Amino acid sequence: MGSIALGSSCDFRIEDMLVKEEDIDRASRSLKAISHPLRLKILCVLGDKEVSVQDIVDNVGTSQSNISQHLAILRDKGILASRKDANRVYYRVGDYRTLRLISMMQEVFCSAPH
Amino acid sequence: MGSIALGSSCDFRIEDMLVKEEDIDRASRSLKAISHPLRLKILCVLGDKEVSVQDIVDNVGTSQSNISQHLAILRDKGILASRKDANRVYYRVGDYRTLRLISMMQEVFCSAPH
DNA sequence: TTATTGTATTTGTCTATACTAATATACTAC
DNA sequence: GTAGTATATTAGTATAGACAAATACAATAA
Repeated sequence: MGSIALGSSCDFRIEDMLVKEEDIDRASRSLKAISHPLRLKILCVLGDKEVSVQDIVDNVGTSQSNISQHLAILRDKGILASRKDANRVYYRVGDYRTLRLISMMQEVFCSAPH
Repeated sequence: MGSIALGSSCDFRIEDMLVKEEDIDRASRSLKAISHPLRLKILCVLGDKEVSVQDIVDNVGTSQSNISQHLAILRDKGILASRKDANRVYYRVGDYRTLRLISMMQEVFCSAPH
């Protein structure tokens, strides 16, 4: 009871789901940071690569100021890490867990089969 | 290149990640609906069960009005389904994909090992 | 040094969201 | 019918978020 078969390699138990307030608050903070179209697109543009702000601006398509503000939000929440090289700043997804979550969301939300 | 090994049973390819505006908008709308502490807690209280509003109120811990408003948001976004039985209304997570996502978030965000 | 490029921050404004309190609706029981 | 219970909705207010425009900062190039 409480176990749902989801496929050959991925089951989960309901009892293991998030229960602690602390976990819930942390998860909702991170999700809130991710759940904005531009920020989600930034994450998708980044993928597992390291990309300069300029390239992010070109790929995402809004003002430099706006991108910078969204990058700050993602950086402050620990979603992104950054590195400065000469004139430019390069951003990357901070950890594997977030990369995994993005991939998972693609599985859940994307229309295209995979 | 572009492939990240995440474990024995779950790899993903960056090229497969969300790219279409449509997918991004849909995902961000759903994530926004989920990324509120009370709504996330509602989802966790529900799990794979069907729970009455009264029981949700008791478990989540805020006013009936507030819960009802959050339930409406989740219902309107298609996250939850509801069923009326006599005096009561029972809510449940609408589809397996969302249940999976909640479980995935638990993997990504929760402190406890699993 | 000044000019230029790349990025960040500040400020103001507009919109969206969250919450409470009160009220409305729907159903049951009597 | 009335009273009571369960849920939804509305209205008002308060807070947070998003965006643009302007400016600041940092590094390089000349």
